[in-house]
Amino acid sequence: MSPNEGPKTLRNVAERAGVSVATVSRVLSGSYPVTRHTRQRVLRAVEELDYVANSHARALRGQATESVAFVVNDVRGPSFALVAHGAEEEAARRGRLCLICTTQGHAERELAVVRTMRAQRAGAVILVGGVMDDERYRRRLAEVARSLEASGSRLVLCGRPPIGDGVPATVIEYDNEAGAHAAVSHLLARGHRRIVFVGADPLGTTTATARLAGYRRALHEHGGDADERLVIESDFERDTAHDRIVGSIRGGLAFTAVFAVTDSAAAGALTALNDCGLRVPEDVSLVGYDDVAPATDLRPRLTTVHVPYEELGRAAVRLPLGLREGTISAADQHLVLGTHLVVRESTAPPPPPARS
Amino acid sequence: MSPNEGPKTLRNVAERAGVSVATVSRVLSGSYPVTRHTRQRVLRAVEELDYVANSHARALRGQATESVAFVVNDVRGPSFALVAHGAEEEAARRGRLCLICTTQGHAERELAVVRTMRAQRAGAVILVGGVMDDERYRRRLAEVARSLEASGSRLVLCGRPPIGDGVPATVIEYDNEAGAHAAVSHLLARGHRRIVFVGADPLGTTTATARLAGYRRALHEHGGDADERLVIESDFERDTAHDRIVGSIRGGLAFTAVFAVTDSAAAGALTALNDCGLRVPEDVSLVGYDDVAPATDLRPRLTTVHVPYEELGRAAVRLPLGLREGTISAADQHLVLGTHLVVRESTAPPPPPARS
DNA sequence: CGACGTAGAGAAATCCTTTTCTGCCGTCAC
DNA sequence: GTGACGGCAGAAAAGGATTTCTCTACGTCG
Repeated sequence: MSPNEGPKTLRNVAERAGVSVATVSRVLSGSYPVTRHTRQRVLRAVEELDYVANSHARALRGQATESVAFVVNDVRGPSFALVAHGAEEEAARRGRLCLICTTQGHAERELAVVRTMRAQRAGAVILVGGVMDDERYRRRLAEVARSLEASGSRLVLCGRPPIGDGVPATVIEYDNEAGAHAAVSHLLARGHRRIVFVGADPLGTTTATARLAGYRRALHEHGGDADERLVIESDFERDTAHDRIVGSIRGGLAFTAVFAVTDSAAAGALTALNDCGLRVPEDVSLVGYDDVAPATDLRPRLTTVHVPYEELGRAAVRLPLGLREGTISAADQHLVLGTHLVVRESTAPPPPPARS
Repeated sequence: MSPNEGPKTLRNVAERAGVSVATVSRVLSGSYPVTRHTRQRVLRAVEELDYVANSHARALRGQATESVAFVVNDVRGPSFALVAHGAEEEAARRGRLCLICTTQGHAERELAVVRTMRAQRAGAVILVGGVMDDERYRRRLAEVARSLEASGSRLVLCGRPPIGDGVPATVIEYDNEAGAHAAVSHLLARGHRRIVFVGADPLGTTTATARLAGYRRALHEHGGDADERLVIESDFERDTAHDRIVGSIRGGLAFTAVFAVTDSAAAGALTALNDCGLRVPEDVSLVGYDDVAPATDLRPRLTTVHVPYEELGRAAVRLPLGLREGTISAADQHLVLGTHLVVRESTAPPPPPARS
């Protein structure tokens, strides 16, 4: 009805209630003594004008709760979605807003995004996921961490190793290497000897490197070293893994088990095996990594390494905010969460050696 | 090295460069004439102090680009993730920040979140997903729409029907009913007659209602009406659908095809059918809805209705911002995107009638 | 040589809220 | 009856950036 032009301000409310802006502010903050009569008049004016305080002005004055910025490669990835959920949940619990940005894996864009977040005076800037383990990039990141710290913000690395001593950053990791070790040990215990690792990354993404290291350690502890022909390069995507596995089988590679670097890659591997007439787990056992959506949709359901992604997200908010509030010490800003193997139906003992 | 306490301000830069704050601002905005010499001095000071403008102060002055708020039930849902990705992409393309909030389906929390977004002066507030089709809720939402409009913001309903004429809101829908109609028509054309619909919602979620309506219309156009025993109540989740299907089969329900309200429900239905010794598609055909991650992970791969979720997200940002910029008219603030059936391997003609 | 015009830079107002700092008035005690 | 004190509310400053207004100085033209 009324031609309400633009948002209302404290002044509008004050005029309507016939008091000063200071009084309105005091009524709304609630922490100052105000006469019952005045309070009611103000509250009615607020109601009638449908007033909502401008959070930018409030932030400027230093009173608003800072937001939390969440920088992710791609929201569509199931593991990213889990981390985002955990982070958002924890942020909401504390009354913080959650900003989200995607980088599509571009380091340049990541730096640009962090700059924007610094302008926003976000309480924490959370970088999620593994990256190229590149020396130059690490140096730039260390610089970013210091910039953020100087701006009163905090850099959080989530699911990614620390960048160095003396760099002010909170780090939430999970034990990638141990998870891979457990997965491969499981296959070894069941009697497998020729175990393919699909997902070796020549570019050296931290996640892929750590999982491959776990694979190698398990084999090494078991007495043999890896046959390098069994280590197959691939990214984390299903189609790539599919094509690489098909190619390897066509090339005559012999194996009885596949350990895939991610569940997505495992999904691709499963299709590839089936395409080549191999059954899982009767002919070939299959293990994935992440324990995300595909794992229970596949048939057979996938044996995989569970990663506590939601807890990762929660910790990525809890730790830096706790540091600001003084409830969590600087020494506790590095957290390593455990992983564990979930055994489902995609693993079995190897078939007896064919005799033809 | 230097004990840089707190973030830098324009004044710090101005002092270091030996000019006024106005000059610094002008150099940074770039739209005013400044001497080459002065500009260089200012830029060097900015560089040295690692200055980043406070976006709250900028927003207060009315100069900052508004952010886009994205309110979603649960980021983990694959369709929500797709919409979020589309929206974030479009927002980033326009240099807007993306705020994200989850409501866990609570109407109360949704309203609280919208209030926060109003305080943030977000350019658009995007509500994603279907809701209970409740008259009281719709009235409150209409009120919210008007409040937002008065605050200079815009309510966007994404994947949800309009709430009424005269309510200032942008609506991005997709044709739920037509998609369901296409899916069921496909089954009918293949010769199926007894087609189960799993996912009828007694609470009347808009999405479920529309999909059920498409199911009914297809049957009706084909000459027969639905056998109400074939319409099975369930929510959108896989486990619920699984249990309901198992229960129905145990109860002696006879059918040759299942149309599930979502791909997740279809995943549950597939497991249920397999558990009962029924093969897909030889014994029973199966169709899902959404065309999200599970659809291609399942075996057989799922025939399903494709929904352009990413485009939905992009439009949810494009339309309201276009309205503000004057490039998209108020008449074009209601968009209905098409859906189409994707035929994969989960559908086949029904088996010949058993004669035992 | 003087006057006018213009470019470049500083001073100050503005955006909206919070928070001191003041000031008023009423009450209580001496 | 007067002085002191306390409670409540208004005035004003602060917070950081933008923008209008204003002023100075220089260059050019008559």
